[in-house]
Amino acid sequence: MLTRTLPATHTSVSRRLGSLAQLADQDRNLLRTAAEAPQTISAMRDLVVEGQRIGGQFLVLDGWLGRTRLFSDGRRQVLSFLLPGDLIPEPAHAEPIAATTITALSETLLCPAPAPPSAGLKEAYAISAALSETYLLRQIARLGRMSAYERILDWLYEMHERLSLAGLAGPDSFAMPLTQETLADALGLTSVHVNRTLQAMRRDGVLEWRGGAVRLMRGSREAVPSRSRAPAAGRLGSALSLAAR
Amino acid sequence: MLTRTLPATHTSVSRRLGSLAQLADQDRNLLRTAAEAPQTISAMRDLVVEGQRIGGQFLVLDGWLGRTRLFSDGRRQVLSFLLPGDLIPEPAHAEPIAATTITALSETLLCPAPAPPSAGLKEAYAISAALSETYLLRQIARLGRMSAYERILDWLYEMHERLSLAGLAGPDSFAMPLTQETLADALGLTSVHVNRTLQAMRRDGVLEWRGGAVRLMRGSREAVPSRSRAPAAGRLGSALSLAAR
DNA sequence: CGGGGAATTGAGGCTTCTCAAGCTTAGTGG
DNA sequence: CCACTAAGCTTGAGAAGCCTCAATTCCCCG
Repeated sequence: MLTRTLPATHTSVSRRLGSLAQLADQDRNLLRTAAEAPQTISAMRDLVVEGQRIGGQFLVLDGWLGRTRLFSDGRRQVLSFLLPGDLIPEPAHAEPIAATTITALSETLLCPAPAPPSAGLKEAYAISAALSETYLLRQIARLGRMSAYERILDWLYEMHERLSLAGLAGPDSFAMPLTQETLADALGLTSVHVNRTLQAMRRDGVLEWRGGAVRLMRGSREAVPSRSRAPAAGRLGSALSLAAR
Repeated sequence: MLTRTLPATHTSVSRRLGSLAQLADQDRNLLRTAAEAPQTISAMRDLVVEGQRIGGQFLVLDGWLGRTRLFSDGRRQVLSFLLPGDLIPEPAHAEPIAATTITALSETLLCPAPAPPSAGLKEAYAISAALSETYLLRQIARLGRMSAYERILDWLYEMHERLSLAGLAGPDSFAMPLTQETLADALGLTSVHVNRTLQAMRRDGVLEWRGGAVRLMRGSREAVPSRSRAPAAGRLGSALSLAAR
């Protein structure tokens, strides 16, 4: 609740939203002001909960959050990630059905999203929401049809792309605050297998990992060992898409 | 394009949207009118495509559609399903990034969604959109942390719930127009394994399938053989969710 | 009655999981 | 300054789930 050292965390937000839509100085001022009263959430803590959390969306100033679902037997799935500059949607109408929790996966800084948003921000919010849906779809494709090796690589590239939008990544590297176990819970694997797969990737010269920093080697985008899982799919909707009659 | 036998397909739409939000007679009239100029799409045909498809959303009057992603090597993933009464969102801003195709998985009937919508419809549209996001999240949890047996069962229950909203399901049964291969592409499995798993489920008395009709046996909801996959998850966000500080 | 897609079945293999155990590293208190 | 601890990372060996590659059978339809 208290303002801490106050790094210029609002710049990530401004960078990201500014790259989604044209922002006027006025818009950036709104963001800067909002970021002046940040809220800390320590790692492993859940957002929401207790019916708390006033209305409105939040902006992630710093840190990584995850929307997670917990099974009654202890299995856990990280459904999606929220990175700096992302909007945390307010609990929707259909909330009771949702049953998802938003958890801080690392030390996190939030602030309420400016509301009502200016015209520029409004568009940025809309595009941000559209993007988050494409990330969900990508996650589905990843879990459904990719091998462990592919999942990890694809996920790393997605994180790199997303962090780049907020100016938080180098040309081929970024800070990775998650444990292998959390990554496993996101990619539908076990931490043991994530570990072994990462080793294989290092051996293949596809990436470096040491100490919370990931470096993706050039050209590794397509690197995938052996035949990847999954059948050849029926003739349904061949590569060339046909027009609706 | 031509109006065919014209079954009272608009009733499914009216039923579903009416169960999401309070609809006035005026709203239902809008729906009935819209449904008078339905559009046919034959099975296995793609929507969108060719840059066509004028603006605005569409309503599914009859049949099942799927949002699918095709990999360059032929692998296919059905990302989500669109059932009668569902809204087909218009290609979003970020469309170029999307790379998803909407395919008719069975003979399908569509019509443009009334726009601008009345107040009642507007709310129904919003709730419908929120619901479709929860279905995406559920799909992620299904693919990430469930065994084949669980995936199929959970998916069947979801379809039953959704069809029930449109009045298209019995208390424990519904018409299932998909092939096992398409189901496999949705659940991240092979058709061979789907087939074998279905046999096990029949053997367990969990369901009946014959001829495009599924019947879920009472109490099968929790039926899951043996130990289900996935590790016990770290201590992260234990079952009881903690409050944000 | 022939044809063709869909459903089944079989045998074998590979990816990923399970269950442990050992190792590393960073933080803590004496 | 250094045991001591706990979380996270590694490694091993064996088991299981799901896949691959064919065939074969079933069933709807012309």
